[in-house]
Amino acid sequence: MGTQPSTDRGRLTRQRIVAAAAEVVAEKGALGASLDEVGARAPASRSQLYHYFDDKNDLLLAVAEATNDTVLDGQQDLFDHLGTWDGLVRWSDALVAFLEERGGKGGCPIANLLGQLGERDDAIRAVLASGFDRWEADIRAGLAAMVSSGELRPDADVAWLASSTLASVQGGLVLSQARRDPLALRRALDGALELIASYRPI
Amino acid sequence: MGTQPSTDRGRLTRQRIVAAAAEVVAEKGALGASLDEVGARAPASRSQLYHYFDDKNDLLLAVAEATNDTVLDGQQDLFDHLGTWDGLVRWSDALVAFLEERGGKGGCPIANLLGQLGERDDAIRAVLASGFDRWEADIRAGLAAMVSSGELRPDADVAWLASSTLASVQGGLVLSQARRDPLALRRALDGALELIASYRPI
DNA sequence: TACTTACTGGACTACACAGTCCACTCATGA
DNA sequence: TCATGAGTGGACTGTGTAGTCCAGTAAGTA
Repeated sequence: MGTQPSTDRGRLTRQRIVAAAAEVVAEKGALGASLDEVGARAPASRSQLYHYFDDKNDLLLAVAEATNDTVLDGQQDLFDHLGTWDGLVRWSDALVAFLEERGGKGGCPIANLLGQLGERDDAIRAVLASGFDRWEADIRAGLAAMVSSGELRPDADVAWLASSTLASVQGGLVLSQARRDPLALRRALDGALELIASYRPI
Repeated sequence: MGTQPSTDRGRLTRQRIVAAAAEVVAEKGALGASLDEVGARAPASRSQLYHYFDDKNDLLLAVAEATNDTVLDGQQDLFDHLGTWDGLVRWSDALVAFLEERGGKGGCPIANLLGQLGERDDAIRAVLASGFDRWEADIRAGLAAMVSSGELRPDADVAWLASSTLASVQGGLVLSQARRDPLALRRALDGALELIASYRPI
């Protein structure tokens, strides 16, 4: 769990280390990221790292939490408008546009961490799962709002649709990452949208 | 690219090394898999490894190819019947059953390798992408057969549906891996199936 | 000023790992 | 029987890395 810093300076240092670690992990992978490089980037000395974190795993756990926040906070504005059909379309367009910017590279940071650490460390897996849970809950809330407002029929199973939509996003990102081409994400999202659209009133 | 062994004994040794490496990689991850452990598992000595492969990366490339084959050959019987609605349903049930057996652990081996190595080595990324391509082509062939036989309407865009369906599979596997629960895969597949079903003749 | 606690710097250790090296085996063929 | 060369065994090297250690500093308190 690492030490809880009791001063502001400490808190900032800890935060700086996590941010640097997240960058290095994104570039080199979780196992390829060395503490030396994290320290150099932060910048922070060896003993600062071990002052704020028990060991590398503990640091990676903090990185996982920070990754959840980065991914979800980055979409917050879009999540806020998921309660209308137009908002849903804008969200999907934004995801594709985001991937296009990066040339198909990278995929979803949460999924990447999961693939690298999920089977090795159960605490980290649980953290990343909670990230997906929050993401899915935001989608579900949007769909539920559309049911309430009558944009979707009451028989729409929002839990199922939200789960299936997030799966389309994740799968689309995986395929696009493999092919360095956002087309797969576009198609996956179009599939998810068309499924949701089939629950619009006639 | 490593040496092409000219004897049967050599070929078998090479194959044994790849199989052992694939096991170790599945357990410890691509970077966590040490050549010592691969050698111990094969069994094969240090110099055998470097006789058949240029370096660790070259070995991992062979593992990626073998992983493609394992995943796709394992589904071949199911792929062969993807040309009917019943076959499609059986395929999706088999995927969920397979994941249930493993308690939600593991996810898709191709996607796992991609997450670990895709951004680090472009040759490996390309190999894994070709695995997804083959997978998607098999689904597309099945859907096309359903269009031909009249089980799907002619206006069904099979390229889009195949891509979107594979994305649902991959995304469902990611979410299920995170949650250690096959429900997400079940929901994702139900979404994909319902989308396809919407193109059945009325 | 003296004392205490929180925090910091960076040298140091132990080790695991990729990759090298060379002597050896053993089948094949003259 | 010897020569050849593909294939093999495993000790060895250098390096990068996680984790330890302790002396030092800054800031707060008596």
